[in-house]
Amino acid sequence: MMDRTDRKILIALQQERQNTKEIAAKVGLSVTPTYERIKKLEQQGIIKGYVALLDREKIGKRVVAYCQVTLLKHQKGLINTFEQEIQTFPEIMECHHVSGGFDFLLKIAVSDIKEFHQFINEKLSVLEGISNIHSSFVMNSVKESTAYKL
Amino acid sequence: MMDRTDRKILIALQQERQNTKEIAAKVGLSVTPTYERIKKLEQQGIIKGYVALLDREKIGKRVVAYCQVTLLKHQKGLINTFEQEIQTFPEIMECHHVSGGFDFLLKIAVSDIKEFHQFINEKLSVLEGISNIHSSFVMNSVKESTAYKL
DNA sequence: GGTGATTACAGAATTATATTCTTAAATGGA
DNA sequence: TCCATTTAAGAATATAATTCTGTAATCACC
Repeated sequence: MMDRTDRKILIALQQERQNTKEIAAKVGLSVTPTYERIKKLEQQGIIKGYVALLDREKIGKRVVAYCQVTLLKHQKGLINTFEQEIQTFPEIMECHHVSGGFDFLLKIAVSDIKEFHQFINEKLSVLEGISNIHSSFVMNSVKESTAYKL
Repeated sequence: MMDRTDRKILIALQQERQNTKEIAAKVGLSVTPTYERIKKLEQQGIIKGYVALLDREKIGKRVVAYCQVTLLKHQKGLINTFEQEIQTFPEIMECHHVSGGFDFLLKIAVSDIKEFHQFINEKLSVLEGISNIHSSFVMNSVKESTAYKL
């Protein structure tokens, strides 16, 4: 299983991908065992992969919104269809099926309000079975991390 | 500025960090110009960094919730204090100041419902100026990406 | 407490990749 | 067209990843 050292490695790698030597120094081991631990975490699928994070503003995505979507009825077929359609829209970064007052929470990133409007009108609201869409625009992302507490 | 090739590079790196040779093959360039383009994108801050993504279940975070937080009043002081406190809680992965029916949208990841309950009661709700907290639990993450459309 | 098996560690050796350097080709105004 | 600037490619070098080998620590079992 996973010990204290593995957790230290994961904490470091969640912050920033670093070379083995740097990680080794942080966890107090030599390069080889550190390397082997990282490989093992990757093989076990605990580390799913490594990705580049981009600066949202610099690539011109000026609008981020969270959309609360309510479906007409909670039929399995309707939900499955919705979930499949969602995958094909690159504007949708995240889609979570949630409990509570609505069914799905979507994270949307687009260039401007015009594109957002188009997306809602021409892509999202035309999907079958949608009852309601309520959008909240992100004015400021106070904290934005991919790291889990370990 | 950024051309078609740079975009291809960013698309690839947002999916998975790859070595220069692989990226070079994908964009149809040799290693050197590809390398220099990646470095330039990093220096410009378009690429903010590279992080490891972990398997949530495998590290034992069984509960993810989105919390809608409403403050008592929209005073700058109150908002600033709230935003600072938020930073110190590792259970909070994201915190967005949003428009609409509530003020902040928080993404919370914890081990179990007990820990969630403790977090809400002992950490979040005790913060000064909080009027209301409404939580939606994630039952299934249909799509979960860090990649922006390019 | 001893003992064999297993696991974890470290340093050297090797391989692969990143980075730099040099030169040539392409591009874009004046 | 010509000069300046940018972009590309291949070779050379530096750095990091990966493998290999031997040693120490750990642990179940006696």
